Amino acid sequence: MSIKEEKERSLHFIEEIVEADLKAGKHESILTRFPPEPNGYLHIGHAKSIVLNFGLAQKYGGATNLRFDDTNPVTEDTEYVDSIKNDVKWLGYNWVNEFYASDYFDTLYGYAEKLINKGLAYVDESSSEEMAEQKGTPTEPGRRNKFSERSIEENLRIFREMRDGKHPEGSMVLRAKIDMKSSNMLMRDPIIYRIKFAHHHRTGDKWCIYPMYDMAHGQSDSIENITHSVCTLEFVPHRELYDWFIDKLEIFPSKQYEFARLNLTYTVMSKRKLKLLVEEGFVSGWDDPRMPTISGLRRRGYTPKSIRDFCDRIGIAKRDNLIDVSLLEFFIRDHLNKIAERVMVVTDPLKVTVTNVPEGHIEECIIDNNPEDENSGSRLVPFDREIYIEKEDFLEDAPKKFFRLKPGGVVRLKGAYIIECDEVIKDENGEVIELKCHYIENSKSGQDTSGVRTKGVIHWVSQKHHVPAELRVYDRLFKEENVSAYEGDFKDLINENSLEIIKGYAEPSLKEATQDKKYQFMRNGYYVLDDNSTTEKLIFNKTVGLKDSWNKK
RNA sequence: UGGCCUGUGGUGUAAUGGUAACACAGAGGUUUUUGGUGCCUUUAUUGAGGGUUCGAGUCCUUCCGGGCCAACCA
Repeated sequence: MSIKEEKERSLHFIEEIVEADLKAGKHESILTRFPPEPNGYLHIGHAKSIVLNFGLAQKYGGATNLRFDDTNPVTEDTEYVDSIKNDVKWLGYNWVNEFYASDYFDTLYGYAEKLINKGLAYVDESSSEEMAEQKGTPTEPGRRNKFSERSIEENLRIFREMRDGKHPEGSMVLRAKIDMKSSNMLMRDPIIYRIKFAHHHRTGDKWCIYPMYDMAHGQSDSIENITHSVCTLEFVPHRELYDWFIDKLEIFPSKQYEFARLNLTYTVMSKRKLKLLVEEGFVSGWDDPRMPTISGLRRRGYTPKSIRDFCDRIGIAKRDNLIDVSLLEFFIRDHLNKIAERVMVVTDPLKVTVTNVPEGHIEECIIDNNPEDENSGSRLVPFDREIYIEKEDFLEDAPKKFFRLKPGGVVRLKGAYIIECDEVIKDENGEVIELKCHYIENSKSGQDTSGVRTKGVIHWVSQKHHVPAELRVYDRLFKEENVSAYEGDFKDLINENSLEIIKGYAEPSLKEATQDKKYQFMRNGYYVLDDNSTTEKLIFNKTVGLKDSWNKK
């Protein structure tokens, strides 16, 4: 983004809050946090949150903590911790502190006793069914049970017994004593601690009671002195509770602000659904290139910059949204156009014999690596008597506006000569299997004095010198634009043709292809080497196609 | 049907009582040794009614639509 654009871009509501707070002297500097739960991989929706939180700190000279919200040991795992750290770094951000909610379990336990001592929490031995029944509904108030009348001493004693493993899982919970008649269901004496005899990825078996989200999240923010705690809209009703705890615990007043989460067309953005796609084998893993995960996008060939630019463009607001995936594609094309090396790969070969090239003769053609980048240099591509062109680049009965090869017509071979089609050879079924052409004298690219003009330029590859490659071409994972609007099982909407594997006939330079490089297969699309590619078997993932104003018609 | 959040082109996001703008998508043109890129043009918007005001997307009011909330998940 240019400086001018940055200046002109108006502030979103969270930036306005931050600026107002800074101006009012409420904080000297800001501290934000990115608080993932390590129970799945990060997706592009998280990227929006990462760019927001880290971006806010960068813009206003603050800092950002990475904090794992690991209060539920049964779903969390270090595998996820590692992937999350990796993804945040890959996106280009550095956290000042790496924290875990579990770092605060002792403090949080103390907070719970403090609430008990203030008469603001009690141990409830009701079953979850009973509690649900007593809780009421949005239109009917709930009611308290006999356990809420326990003395402070008794509550303290039993809560300590819970901590000491004296009570079985599910037998009792600690609840905050707030207001069973509140119109906010979360204020109706929410559960704040539960018993779980589960091994925690960090604290091991030290604890058998674990705090609930509302007993941990805001308190962790407060412990860390987070000034602006930014989360998504579904946490709006939690804000009242968030503030209640800070007030009753008399701790640093972090403030929560909520924005609308990202939704993208033709995909899902819920960890639960993504996990199911992985577990039921609809995709090869969390990093399957069709997944909207950060790792999937990375493997697909997306760049961190393109994702950051996308997140900047979609803005921050409070209304539900469904962003067209073509906007994401715009940003990756935009970036790749500037950095990708242009190469030639034929996917559906048609043999062309250039009859006036002597047998065995090899002519090296100099081709620019990237016309968008004058520092990208050039390479040599061998041209000889027998080459492949794309089958669709030849048409026997071509319409007037078809600029490629036709019988008797001419076309420029990219970086090489202009050829003229002399003869069409067909098999017994009438299918075109070979073309006999001749090249036009003095028409070599860069030194063309032939005076022959061609409207079309096509890519090609030497039959003898090409290297084979596997090309993985992806389509959208779902058949419907708005997956979450579908009332049935979202699996019904899965596009079973989202992966197509095709053969590629690549120019020899691709033997030296590397992971970190981006390629544009000319006139086709952007590709990147897959993680599983080897020198024996090249595998490329198609990131996104080039725009195509011909095929569309 | 309780409470909270929210309605601006096809999709997003701006406009902070004063000419409804920007990006993507769509359409057309132009340039081009990628039917890519670049450049130019263009279609299309304030949920509805009423009110306040010289003037309303913005303020008031009624209605309508969408989302969230009754997990020992986060």
